[in-house]
Amino acid sequence: MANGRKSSSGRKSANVEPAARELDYSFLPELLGFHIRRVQIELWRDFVHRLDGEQIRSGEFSALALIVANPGISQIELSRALAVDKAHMVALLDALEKNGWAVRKRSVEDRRRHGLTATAAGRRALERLRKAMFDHEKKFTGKFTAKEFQALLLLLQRLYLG
Amino acid sequence: MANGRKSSSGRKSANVEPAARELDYSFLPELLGFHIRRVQIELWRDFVHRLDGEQIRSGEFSALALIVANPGISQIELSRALAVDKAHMVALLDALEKNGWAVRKRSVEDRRRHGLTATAAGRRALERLRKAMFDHEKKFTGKFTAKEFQALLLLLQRLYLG
DNA sequence: TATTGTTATACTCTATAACTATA
DNA sequence: TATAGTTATAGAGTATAACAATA
Repeated sequence: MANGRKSSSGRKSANVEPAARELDYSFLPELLGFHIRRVQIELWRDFVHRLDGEQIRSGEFSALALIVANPGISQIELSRALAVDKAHMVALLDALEKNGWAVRKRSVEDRRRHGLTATAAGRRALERLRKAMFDHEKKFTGKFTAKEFQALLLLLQRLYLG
Repeated sequence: MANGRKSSSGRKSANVEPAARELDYSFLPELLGFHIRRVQIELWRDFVHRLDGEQIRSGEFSALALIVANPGISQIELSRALAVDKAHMVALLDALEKNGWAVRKRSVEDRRRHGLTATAAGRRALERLRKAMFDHEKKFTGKFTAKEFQALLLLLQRLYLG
């Protein structure tokens, strides 16, 4: 077991130091979802505090990065690349447009599609945010060697690819 | 890089097969948060579909497991163990009580505290849900050898412990 | 003064269904 | 018929602040 706590055995001590007592985590440490959730919470909290004041949410950051790297990408392509519903992209794009970081342009080949491109301000913002993001992640990735980190990413990828 | 796509180079092909075109993920695959989020989404979707109809949410499941393993645990201890705010535990406990799975009992030693205990129905529900949960996770953990899975859990733990 | 539980509010992320305009 | 984008609604998770009862 990853988290070696399995005591149980009818603990009945008076509640003298309740906050500090050793808890029995039962089978929770054997669940992948338990650990993923904990990591996600820590990442989320650090992200919020470090990027406080920035007009960006994590989903918008990913979208902006993909738009900059793939000029003309459509909303549906973006939603597939990020594995979210196309409905979710609408408000997300609204926010990026409101910040002046990206623009929708109706495609001339297929008038149903919006070709998305980043503005110069959007590219500048992404560069600034990219640095802040890696700085934020350093707090976590700094706990690993490069080799360990690569191993972790490959294991994680296997969980959602194929 | 974990996800070996880095093309760019002025793609300008007419939008013939837009949904299938190779995307440039830029630096996103180098971000831990990107992979954690993708895994979390996949786990979440499978959890929702497999446990559809069950009167349980993932947070309630974890709480119930801890209550069964630690009879008399208080809400504040529970919130610390699960790394969420104590305010969040109120509605969560309300739901468990409404299901008849757990009860709050005012502590006699410290009348501010609620000692939490599971009912017989709560213990039965947990046993049933535990099986469903491991069955759900099997879809993901089945991609690994036991050794790989242990390695993954240890790497994840390092991210939120200490 | 500090802690436990509570209430209230707000924001983020995701899901689903139905609609429009285009193909 | 199918697709791209939109609108609307809902549920789940988290954060924060303030309060009452109790220590």
